[in-house]
Amino acid sequence: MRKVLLIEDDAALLASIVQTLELEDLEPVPTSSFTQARRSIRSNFKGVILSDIKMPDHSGFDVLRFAQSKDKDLPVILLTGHSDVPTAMRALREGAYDYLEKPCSPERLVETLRRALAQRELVLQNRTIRQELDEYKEASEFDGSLAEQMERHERRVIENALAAENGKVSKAAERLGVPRNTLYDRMTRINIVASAYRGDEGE
Amino acid sequence: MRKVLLIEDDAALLASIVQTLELEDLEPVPTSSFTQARRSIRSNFKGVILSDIKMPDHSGFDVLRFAQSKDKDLPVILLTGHSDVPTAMRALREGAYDYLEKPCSPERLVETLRRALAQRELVLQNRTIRQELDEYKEASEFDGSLAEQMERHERRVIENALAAENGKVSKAAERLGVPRNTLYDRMTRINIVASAYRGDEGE
DNA sequence: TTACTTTGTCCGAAAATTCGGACAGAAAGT
DNA sequence: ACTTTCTGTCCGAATTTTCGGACAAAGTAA
Repeated sequence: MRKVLLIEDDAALLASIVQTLELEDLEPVPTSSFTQARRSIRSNFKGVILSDIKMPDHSGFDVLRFAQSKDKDLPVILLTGHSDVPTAMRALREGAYDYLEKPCSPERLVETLRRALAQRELVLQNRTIRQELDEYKEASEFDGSLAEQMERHERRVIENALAAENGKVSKAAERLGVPRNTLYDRMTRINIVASAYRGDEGE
Repeated sequence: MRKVLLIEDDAALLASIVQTLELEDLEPVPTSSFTQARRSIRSNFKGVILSDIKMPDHSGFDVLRFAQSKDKDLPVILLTGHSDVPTAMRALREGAYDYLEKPCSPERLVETLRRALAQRELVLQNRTIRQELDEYKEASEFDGSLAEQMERHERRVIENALAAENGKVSKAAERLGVPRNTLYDRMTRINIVASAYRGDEGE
């Protein structure tokens, strides 16, 4: 989680920022316009955006809006002109993560980016965990008759064992502490075919 | 997630900050010393800490260290003297979330606090979700023989139904689509007593 | 009290499951 | 080609599970 998508039309400044970030072990992704940056901005971008506000063809607010449309929780940090408080306030109101006044010390820049990156990391972690949790929840529904619930679970257990043994029924039976024949019986009963779990061992 | 634990020995400044925060719909918890604040600082504190650095009896760094010992991810924002860059840098190195130079605009103050609070909220959410996930994972281990795994699941399903019906076996049996006698059989077999699920209905 | 429901337990016949053994065919090893 | 191992399927006897019925005891409502 170290990527920083840079959008800055002033080539000299851009280069300087790139250098600063590299020295700080961050991963700058330099671009010189919104158009150019656009394709990098997507929902699960593993980093944050640092954009100048005043640029020839597009404004930093365009970047901000676009980023938010792709991912509500993608931090955008805007570079404002010196002591342009109203613009800075507006940026925050519109959802920017933070702003930096343009002649900006490398320290402040990096500090701010690190905070944004930490925030981003948390957001992405959060999403991942939530997703995983949903999967678990779905897998353990308490619906239907006892028989149905037991069958669902039996299927999962057997499939799990089968998968772990690459579809070898005998091995799976051993692992499950059950005679091979019994496992075949059960599999037939709930319609599991062992071959479906074979063949893609190291894949 | 709006609490801000304030630690500031200058009563006038403290009052001013309190007022600023209240106007911004935050919840200041004003204290005038580390000693006084100490008992509020605990692991799942639902907010962040804003502390002056230079105070008569304790330093802001003491607060920082103490907070980190209680909760590694509890944001601490330190108020430094004007343009005391070395101290500010040190604060960040030691794990402060951010710093503010002492004559500080209410806007900057609130912006910074909001970011810290957002961060805090994410951290706490993250913990909650992780915990929940662990519970689910634990509940669906794929260990042991088929019989053991099935029995574990059967126990969970039955207990679940029983709990849902406040320990009424007949109702639970109906819900599980199984004759009452059968359910009794199973319960006896895996040693479940219905009465354990009764009595604490609305509790 | 009386009438009605629910609980927990026991029976026993019917039904389902287990599991060793056997076998043909496929796959792998020598 | 020969041997060994594994798969998938079928038997059938032994075992386990199901489930309706019955019953005493406890609980509830009128």
